[in-house]
Amino acid sequence: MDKGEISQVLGEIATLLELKGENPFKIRAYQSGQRALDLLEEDLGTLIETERLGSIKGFGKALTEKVTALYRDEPLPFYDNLKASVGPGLVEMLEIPGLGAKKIKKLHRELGVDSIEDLTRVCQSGEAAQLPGFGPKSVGRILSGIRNREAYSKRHLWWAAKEASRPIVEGLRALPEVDRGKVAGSLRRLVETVGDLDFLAASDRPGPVMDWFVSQSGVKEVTARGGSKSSVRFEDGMQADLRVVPPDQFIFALHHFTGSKDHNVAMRGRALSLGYSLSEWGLRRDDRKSMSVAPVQDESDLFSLLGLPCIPPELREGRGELEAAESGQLPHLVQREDLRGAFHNHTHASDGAHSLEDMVRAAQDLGWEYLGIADHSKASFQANGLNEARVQKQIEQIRRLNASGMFSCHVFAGIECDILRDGSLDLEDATLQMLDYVVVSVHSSFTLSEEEMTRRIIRAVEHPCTTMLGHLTGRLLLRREPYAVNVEKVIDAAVANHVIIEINSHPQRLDMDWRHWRKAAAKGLLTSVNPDAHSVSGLAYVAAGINACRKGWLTPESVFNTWPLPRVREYLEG
DNA sequence: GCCGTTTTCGGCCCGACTGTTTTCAGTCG
Repeated sequence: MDKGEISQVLGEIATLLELKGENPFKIRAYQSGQRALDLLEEDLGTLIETERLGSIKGFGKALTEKVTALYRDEPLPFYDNLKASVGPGLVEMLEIPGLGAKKIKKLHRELGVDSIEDLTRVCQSGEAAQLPGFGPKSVGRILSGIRNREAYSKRHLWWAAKEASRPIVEGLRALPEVDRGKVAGSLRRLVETVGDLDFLAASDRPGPVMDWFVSQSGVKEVTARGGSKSSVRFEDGMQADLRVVPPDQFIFALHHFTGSKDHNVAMRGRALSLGYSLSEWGLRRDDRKSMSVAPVQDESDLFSLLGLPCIPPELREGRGELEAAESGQLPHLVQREDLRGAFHNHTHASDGAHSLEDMVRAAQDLGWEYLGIADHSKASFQANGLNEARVQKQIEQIRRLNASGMFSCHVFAGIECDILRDGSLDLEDATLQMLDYVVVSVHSSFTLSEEEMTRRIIRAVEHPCTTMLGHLTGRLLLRREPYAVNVEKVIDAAVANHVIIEINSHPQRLDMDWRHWRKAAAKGLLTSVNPDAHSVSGLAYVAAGINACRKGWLTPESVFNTWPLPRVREYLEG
């Protein structure tokens, strides 16, 4: 097994022990072993060969033996027995918000619940509500958790879908029978979550292409295998379709299967008004005699036949993009290369994995001019948040680093300050004033009413030290719904107080949602594409944030961290 | 299960919130 697989096994062991009601500290030992393994700088194989794994913090006798056995693919009865003694249904139930190991254990012991189906049944029959510790509210919460889970399980994060699609696209393009290969659908439109993966290939010989597709590694089931379309389901539950079309139809099919539906409706309407008929097969005159009016090489040819400039896939949502294209008002969308830095990044001072220097080096390697450090504040105790004294120490450390000239990348000293329940901030004003900038975020009391939550956040936005608002709605895509908050009112308050609203670029957040940005930017609202990086690799999440910007029609001018250093400095000092 | 030691056991990250209770257990961050 490689390091990544072993890390997963350690995490799985921790979960299984939890469900067995084991000593919580033993569980934590496996979790910290997993973390230590992930952060290992030296090669795992070398450490095992030279018998030095046990000297690394987090690996005692037991974990060293188990990791070694896994690495050498030797049997590990402890793990096998553990898996056998806890049903997979119980592990699944942990995904339901409000259900932890203890409640699951109780349901299993008292009512024999072994699966989500059982759970639904005992919740609906009223049996669950009879158990001590369970009442009507918790049962209602469990049932709504199950419903969400069903809806969620059909979709995947864009980030994961992109990773899964890459080898398939590359493989398709490498086939001798294939002229062109591309992803289509919501993945191509850069939507934050994706249902099925849609692939499209141009070829005159679809047979071998289909054969190759359905025999991909990881394919669990072939749900369709036809002459022009095949569908498969992968082991992880992701579904993928491949369509193979003749080369001269490729662009029309690509446009059609990229969608969205609303965009396609608008495009077909426009074609009709110009005397054409547009479909996935081609563009033809209304007299139905000629198929393609002109050969098209790429999508811009297609748009140009309809008298339009090329509309990028991410704007094709039927939200006024045709009108904008027609009047020459398509935005000059911000790109990944426009970024010159990022704010809202964590170090190991709070719950990040890497040191200040590591983070700055990584930012510099990305070619960035500046990096903002915003560790948690003290109310986020579980994240080892900083109190006033530790903030001051970190500011001094950052000032020294800047003065040392060790890096060309400038470091801004910031904080991710908790917004307390009443909307006040978690640190003394005197401390906040010493910082270069302040990100304010909600990390607690998610269940306030919309009115209270809106008032709370607006109070924080109005604080004179606030520079940016972090993850506005607290949503975790496919996992947790946003908390109730009036987004319009917060946007207006942010504009009035010259506060930036971040696009938290963690692939599971992408918050504030892109659907609000076009209007918000028109009101003068600025954003910052913030990776919320908890390690050096987390800086890469800005790519997902840029997707959200582009879907929100944003130009570089509206994105604070595309600004050059002197201008950023001036803004933060002003 | 790990760690550290005033060295082989005792402590390990804690507090808020919720829903269930009637003084607290479980979950979450």
